[in-house]
Amino acid sequence: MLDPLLIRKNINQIAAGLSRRGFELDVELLNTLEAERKGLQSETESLQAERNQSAKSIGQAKAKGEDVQPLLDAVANLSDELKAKQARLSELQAQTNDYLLTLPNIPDASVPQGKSEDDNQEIRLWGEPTRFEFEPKDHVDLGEGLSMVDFNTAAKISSARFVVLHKGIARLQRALTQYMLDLHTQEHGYDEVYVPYLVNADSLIGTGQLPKFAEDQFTTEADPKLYLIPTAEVPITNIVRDEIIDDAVLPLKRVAHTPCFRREAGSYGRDTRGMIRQHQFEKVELVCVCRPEESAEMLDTLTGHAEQVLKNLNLPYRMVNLCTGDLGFSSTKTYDLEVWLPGQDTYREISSCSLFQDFQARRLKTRWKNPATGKNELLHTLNGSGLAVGRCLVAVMENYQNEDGSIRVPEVLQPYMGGQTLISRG
RNA sequence: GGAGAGCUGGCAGAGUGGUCGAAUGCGGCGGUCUUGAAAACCGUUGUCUGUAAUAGGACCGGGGGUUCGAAUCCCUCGCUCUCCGCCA
Repeated sequence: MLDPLLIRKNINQIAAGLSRRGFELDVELLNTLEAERKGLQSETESLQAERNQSAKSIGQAKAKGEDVQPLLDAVANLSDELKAKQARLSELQAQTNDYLLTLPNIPDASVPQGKSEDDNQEIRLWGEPTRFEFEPKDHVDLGEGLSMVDFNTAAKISSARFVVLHKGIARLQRALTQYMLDLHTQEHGYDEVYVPYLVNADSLIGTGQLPKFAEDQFTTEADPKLYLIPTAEVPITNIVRDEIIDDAVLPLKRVAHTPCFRREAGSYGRDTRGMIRQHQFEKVELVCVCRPEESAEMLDTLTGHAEQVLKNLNLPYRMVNLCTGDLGFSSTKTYDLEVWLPGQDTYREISSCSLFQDFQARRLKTRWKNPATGKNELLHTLNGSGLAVGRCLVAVMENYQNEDGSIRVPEVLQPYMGGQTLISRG
C-alpha cells in the first residue's frame, strides 16, 4: 500500500508516479472522500471526548450519592448522534482503504519507461546460447522420448497444465531443489523455513495478491476460506506480519521450497506446450526483510544469489531490468533472470527478483524500532525466485541434451543423484 | 466428535460496570553508589492516530450488542490448553 499520508499531502506527485506505469489515479474520488472524512472525524472525536467527560462526571456524582438524572438528561441525544457519525466515518474509511489496496506501487526512478516486456532493459548476458551439432529437441520431446514426462496422464488425473514425472527426471527435479536449498543456506546465509501451502485472505492482502488478483488464486471450500499459495513469498513474508522486528536480527533472510499453484486465468492459450506454464510447479523462494537504507543494495545481492544457481549449473542467461509497464503490482523495481532454452530458441524467465520497499510492510504492519530515531518504522521487503525449479528442470533438460535424447546430469547435481551422470532410456 | 477452562502491555500476572491504558513482579533503558562489575536504591518503560506544539481520539484475541459509561455483562467468530472418544 502507498503511504496514505503522502497521498493526502501530495496527491499529484503520487498520480505522476503511478502514471509512469500506465495507472491512472482517481484523484477526484480520493479528494471527495478526504474532504468529507476530515471534518467528520474531528466532529466524531469531539463527541467522543464529550461522552467520555460526561460519563466520568456521572460516575463521580454517583459515587458521592448525588442525583445523576440531570446529567443523564443532558447527554440523552449525544449517543445517537455519535453512533450515526461513527457509522458514516467507518464507511468512508473502508471505502478509502478499499481503493488504496488496489493501487500498485510506484516504480523506482531507475526503472526504464516502457509499455511491455519489449521495453525491458538488458543489464547483462552470461554465457553463450548453447550450440549443438544436431537439431536440439525441446523438453517435451526429450521427456516423452525418455518416457519420464507425461502430460496426458496428468490431464486424466487432474486437468490441463499439470504433469507427471518419472524416474530420472523426477529425481532430477528433486536434486535441483535440494541443491538450491543447500546453496542458499550454506553459501548465501539464508535460514530455511517450512511453511503452510494454504493461507488465509489476510496473508494474500499482506503481500498484494488480494484484493485485486482473486481470479488468479486457487481456493478451497473450507471455512474460513483458504487459498493455495501462488508463491512461497506469501507465507514466508507473512511470518513478519504484525511484528516489530528487533534491529539486531536484521536483515532477515529466509528460503523455502514449496509447490506453487496458479490459475493462469489471464493466459489461456499461452505456453500450452510443455512445463513452462503449469497450474502447479516447484519453486525455491528467497525472501529478505531489511532496513530501508540497505534495501537497494540488497536487491542486487539477492539477484546475485539467484544468478549463482544458474552459473553453477552452467546455464546461459540474461538479466533484464523490467520496464514500468511490465513491473508487478507490488514492486518498485524488478530484475528478471531469463535462461536460455534451446528448444524454444529464446530466453525465458526463470527468476524474478523484486524490491517492494515499504509497500508490503505497510500492508503487513512489519516494523522495527529504528535505533537512530527510537521510533517504530516500516521495514523494506524483497523476494526473488532462487529459482523456479520446474523451469530450471526444463532448462537443464534442453541445454544438457545429447543427440540420442539422453540428458547429462550437471556436475553440481551429481551428488544429489547418487553419482548418476546420465539420464537415459531404460 | 463430546465436555470444560482460558485469551490483558516484551514476559508473568491482577483487575467482574465508573478518574483503568490498566496494580504488582520480571525483563529493558537511564541514574546514584563502586577502581570496575554485581547487589541495593531512585527514576523511566505499550501501540496507533492526531496537532506547529499542546490537547483530543482509538486499542485488554477479532467482530457485533447492551449502557450515560465496558478489560469487566451479552452474542458471535478465531485461537490456546485439559479431559474423553475416534484415527494414525
